Amino acid sequence: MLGQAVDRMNITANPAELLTWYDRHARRLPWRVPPEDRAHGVVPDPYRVWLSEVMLQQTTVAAVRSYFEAFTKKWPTVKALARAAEEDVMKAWAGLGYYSRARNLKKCAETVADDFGGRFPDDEDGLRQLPGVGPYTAAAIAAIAFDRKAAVVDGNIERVMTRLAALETPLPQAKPQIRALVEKLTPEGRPGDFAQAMMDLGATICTPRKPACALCPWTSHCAGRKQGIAESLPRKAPKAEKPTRKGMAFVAIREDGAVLLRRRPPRGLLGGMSEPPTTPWSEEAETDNLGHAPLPLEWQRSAADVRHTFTHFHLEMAVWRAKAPSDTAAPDGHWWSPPADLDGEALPTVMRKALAEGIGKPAAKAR
DNA sequence: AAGGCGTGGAT
DNA sequence: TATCCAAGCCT
Repeated sequence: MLGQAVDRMNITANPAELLTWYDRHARRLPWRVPPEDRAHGVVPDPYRVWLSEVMLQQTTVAAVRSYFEAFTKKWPTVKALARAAEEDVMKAWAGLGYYSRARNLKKCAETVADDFGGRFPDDEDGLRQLPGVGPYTAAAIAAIAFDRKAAVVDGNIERVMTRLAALETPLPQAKPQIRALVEKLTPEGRPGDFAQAMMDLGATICTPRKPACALCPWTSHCAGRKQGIAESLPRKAPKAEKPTRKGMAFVAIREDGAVLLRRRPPRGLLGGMSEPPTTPWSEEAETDNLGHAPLPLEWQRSAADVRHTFTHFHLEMAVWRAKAPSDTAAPDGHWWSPPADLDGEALPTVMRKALAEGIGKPAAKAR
């Protein structure tokens, strides 16, 4: 059934043409073994492949680079990462987003170190069992690190394939057809380079807007281009509008400059990360009700609110600040973070914005 | 199985 | 300024 539909799509593109393009145009990335080194027998380190793939989930190469460098410097092996304190992993991940990835990263490292002697499973099924490793990541690691002929499908590859086949079925319904096409196209030789070539093509040539079809190695095979609909693919359902929630943040500053922080609950939004005390956020919330203040101090509202957009809602947070005497005890579950420690705390970006507004200095750039 | 889950860059 | 979206996973 699906096979017939795929056959009718009649892909004429050849993996060899894409690999030739990749040999000349592969992006140089810190976690990647370039094709010429690959040809001389250099093999990628599964730890680095895994770490980069998790960081790259829904995250741009530009954002990942410095985090990848910091992580591999601090924790050169999966065993080193397994031995790290989770708190330190969250601090190092702060600013990168989707914090469940960091929690799963630590769990996964422990599994690999404790149950597999520090060696990653070398096939898709084994990798798929690891926390934080889904269908895409398992296939990518299997292909790139272990030379397995795995069908790697990410957002780039969905775009490339729907255009190549002029596939007008909207996502996510088109996913099975796309997978079938990728399985047919993936070569026995160099499956990892093929996957990376498809992703590079999607990232640099077959871009969401204004694709550079003139530079594409597959331009003559592209049904979407022939039909003049390439740029409109893949089709997607329109996204739901984001509601706006409101809340308050309380920035208490001790005379020595220390700021009062606490830890958020271990799961859910910004789970396990640190913050100045905040109220719950809702569409109806008041932003001038001091009932939730962590300490009985003289609170003053900061001039500007913090605006921040999460995946599924906008947040407007009023920032209230107060000076605290030097002998003020931190409430249960809270601690005073001295200025020298603040940059290193596990503070997500939205909370760095709140602190910057409360303290009255520019936000430390997320690392 | 649809919705929760971050952030910054491009347009 | 507002919207889109990037190498997805989990429940």
